Amino acid sequence: MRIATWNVNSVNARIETVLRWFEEAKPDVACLQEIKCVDEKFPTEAFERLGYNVAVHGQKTYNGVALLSKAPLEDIRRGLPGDDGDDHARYIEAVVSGPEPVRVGCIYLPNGNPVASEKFAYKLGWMARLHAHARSLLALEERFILLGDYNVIPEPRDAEFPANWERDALFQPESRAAFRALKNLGLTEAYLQADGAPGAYTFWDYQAGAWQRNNGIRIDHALLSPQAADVLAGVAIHRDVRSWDKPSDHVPVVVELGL
DNA sequence: ATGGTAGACCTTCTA
Repeated sequence: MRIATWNVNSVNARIETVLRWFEEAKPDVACLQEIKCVDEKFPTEAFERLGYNVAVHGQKTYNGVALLSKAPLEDIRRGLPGDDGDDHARYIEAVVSGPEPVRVGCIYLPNGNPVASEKFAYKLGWMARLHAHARSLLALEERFILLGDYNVIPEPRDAEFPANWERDALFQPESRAAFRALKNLGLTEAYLQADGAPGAYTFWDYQAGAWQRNNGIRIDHALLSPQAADVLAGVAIHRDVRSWDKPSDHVPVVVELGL
């Protein structure tokens, strides 16, 4: 079973690129972030034609996440628990049904810039809520995977030019510590477990020729529960997609489970 | 010290 995550930076502006990738990669499950549209504007029919069930948690202009799955989705949850006042659409979760079900949480973690602002506090608060939610999921002892755009550069090796990011919210000690603490609950980071080679990036900014200079960072991650880690078979970063026409600034990451 | 690009949308905000 292949489970993908991809921050598409507007699903409607990018629909041709997105559908081309789906037809080539044929993921069983996909998490999309930054769809940048309300539920009614999501191109549901286009994905249904490719055989996907669709669950959307959309928002006007900003954010927005979606789950796509060949198998039916059950127990769908929209929004990260822990703050009823949080109106950003940044989390959707569901159980992919079947003989060997897997719970999938689709994450669009706040960017948090600039650091000296309420946005950084929001990022850290969101990470604390994610931590609490992951802890409650772990108590169920189920197979689950939390994947998406974490907006965290975990280590210096996850940036081509780490010094460029020293004042950025994605690389602050607090952001990195919160990501580390999340993993230390007992989650396995898929990429490190399956490959681990440095220089594997998932995001290149549109600006200042970042792609041409390989000025990239690894910020799209997949964290697995112990039951999911038991069946982890591989991870692939679809780097080449960044060179396509009208690319997102992120590329897809595909986790393979032996299911 | 700042600009560089992209998307949504109305003029500036977010990334």
